[in-house]
Amino acid sequence: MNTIQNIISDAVKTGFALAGYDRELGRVSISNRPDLCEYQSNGAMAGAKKYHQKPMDIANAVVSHLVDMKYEDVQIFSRAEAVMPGFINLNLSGELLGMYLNDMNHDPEMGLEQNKTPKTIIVDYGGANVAKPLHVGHLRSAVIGEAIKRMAAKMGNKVIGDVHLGDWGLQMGLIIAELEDRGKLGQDFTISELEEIYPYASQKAKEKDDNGNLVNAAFAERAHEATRKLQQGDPVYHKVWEQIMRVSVADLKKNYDNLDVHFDLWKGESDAEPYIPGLIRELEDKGLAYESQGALVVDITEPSDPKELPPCMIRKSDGASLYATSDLGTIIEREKLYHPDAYIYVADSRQSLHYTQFFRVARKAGFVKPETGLTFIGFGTMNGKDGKPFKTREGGVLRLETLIRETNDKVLERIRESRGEDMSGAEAEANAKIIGLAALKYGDLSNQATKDYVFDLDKFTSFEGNTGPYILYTIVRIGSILRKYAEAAGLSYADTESFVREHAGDFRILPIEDKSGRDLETLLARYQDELCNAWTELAPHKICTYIYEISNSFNSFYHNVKILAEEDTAKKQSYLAVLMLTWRILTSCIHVLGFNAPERM
RNA sequence: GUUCUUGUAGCUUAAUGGAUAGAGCGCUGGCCUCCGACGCCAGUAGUGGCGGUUCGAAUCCGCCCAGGAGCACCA
Repeated sequence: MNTIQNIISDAVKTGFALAGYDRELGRVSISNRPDLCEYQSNGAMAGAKKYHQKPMDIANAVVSHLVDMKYEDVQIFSRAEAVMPGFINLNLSGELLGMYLNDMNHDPEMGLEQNKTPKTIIVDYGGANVAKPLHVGHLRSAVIGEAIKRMAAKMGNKVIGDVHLGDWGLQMGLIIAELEDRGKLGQDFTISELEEIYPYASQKAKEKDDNGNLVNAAFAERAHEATRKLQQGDPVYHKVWEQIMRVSVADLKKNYDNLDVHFDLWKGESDAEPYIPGLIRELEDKGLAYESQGALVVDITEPSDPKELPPCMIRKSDGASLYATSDLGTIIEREKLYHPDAYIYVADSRQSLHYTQFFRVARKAGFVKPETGLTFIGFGTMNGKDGKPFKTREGGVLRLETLIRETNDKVLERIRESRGEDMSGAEAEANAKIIGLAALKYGDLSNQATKDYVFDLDKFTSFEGNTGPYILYTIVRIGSILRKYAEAAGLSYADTESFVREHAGDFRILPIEDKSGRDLETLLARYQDELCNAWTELAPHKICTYIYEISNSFNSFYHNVKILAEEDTAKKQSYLAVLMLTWRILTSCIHVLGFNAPERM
């Protein structure tokens, strides 16, 4: 379906053209003065200088063409007027709104048009390290990346999510050396042992005495040696590595499952290894890589840069490869295996220089096609209430597992408070998990990804205000009304989803006279516009804003209008249809954001 | 030193260069014989500073102030 904003924009653009002005001036946006109108065009002011005319004259000329304009034989505007100094204020006609909503209602995708030429997009997010537990620092990448991935898929693209494990560095050598020390090489071990071994070994290798000398220099040396042997394909060490991977990945999967985050690929830095010698040779052959202070680097500064940027290092003076090398190897493999049209990397914004360097090298060397998209979404730091990076009370790193548990506990507490004996323990606990995840994800996603944000568990888990639980509350409330309706009408009602699926198309949606109902309807009609916009801007928080507006608008409508008690059958049916459409849109949006709603709460 | 980034009510935050900067929390009032008051309605208060560009600036540019981060052998 055409989006509502495009329908209006096309009309206004045609208006500008008919009045003899540039079509492109007719771009329409959502009104920033909802008290005055629903949509607005500012083209008349933009065009005033170009045509040496007063903005108002242009606006009036355009408006005269708009008043009778039709879309599929239906009047588009109920009002189109020019206002000083040259705004064009527009309201949608009830007929068009009604028609549009009914079209949405009868479409399983609610009018959302699938990309006609689907793109293959690789989303690189997660960034977990083998043998290290996930901690709060991994939350944003997982949550934002998952939302981006689901947005891309929702728009009809083929998306491949890759966790891109850190599975190849010195950390592996450290673990192997320590296993050796403990005489456990070749024996079974659990994830808890691994998680204890790594920090222990890491500390052991770094520990220095008062003179600054390594206490366990021999151990550190063996760790490096083990790393080197592993990377050269030593069969014994490789077996141990595989074992570490098995144990670790199983545990990571479990943790990501708890976040409802799912990867298509569990590749890692080790997979890039085979490509590294070749890519280094290619960089040298193309004259891009050169030696500098014993290391191999590539210049990435471009003429448009105001200042020189640091070169990208691809090989250390001791011959080992680095972060960028591994990412370059990975991109070469991905090109070979998946031929993606675009890449999206989701990582901490502190890595922005790395991505600039790596992207430029990849382009200069021709590892990706010039038209291939390379995007880095750098997210800000998750801070505590004190505005400093989030830490435990003891000052340590908080494990993600712990954070999730604490969130669920807090939500469970709130459910118990409000529901009391009304809800069984099992249902309350199951719901606490669902609501807790929504609280966590919405709390994160409702902020602009690029900015730092304050993590406030009390706020996120609150059922009031702009929070995940509030959105869920609205969804559940709609379900509750529908259930009541079903009971009265003698219809079967297993759960809201199946009921809505079965009855969504039963009734005709009419334009609602009540202000709050009208607001709700215009919001619903924006569904496709909002999703498209959030996708092009890679901004999940815009979806949050949208569903928050819908929730507010619905609750206001609910307060003003008696739905089940409405005596006019056509009206009542229309209200029910609007309810179901609202439910579908909210549910669809939270699925894109990566969480679900419970049946009751 | 240099580069990037952020600065919006007491707090947390929103705003493709547009009109009176929009919310939430908090605080102050009001609304349940009525479909879930975890709700609704009303009030309170804000763009770090100085210039510039523009018909119009939180947004673009310059300088200043204040925070955060990156900058060659970690990933």
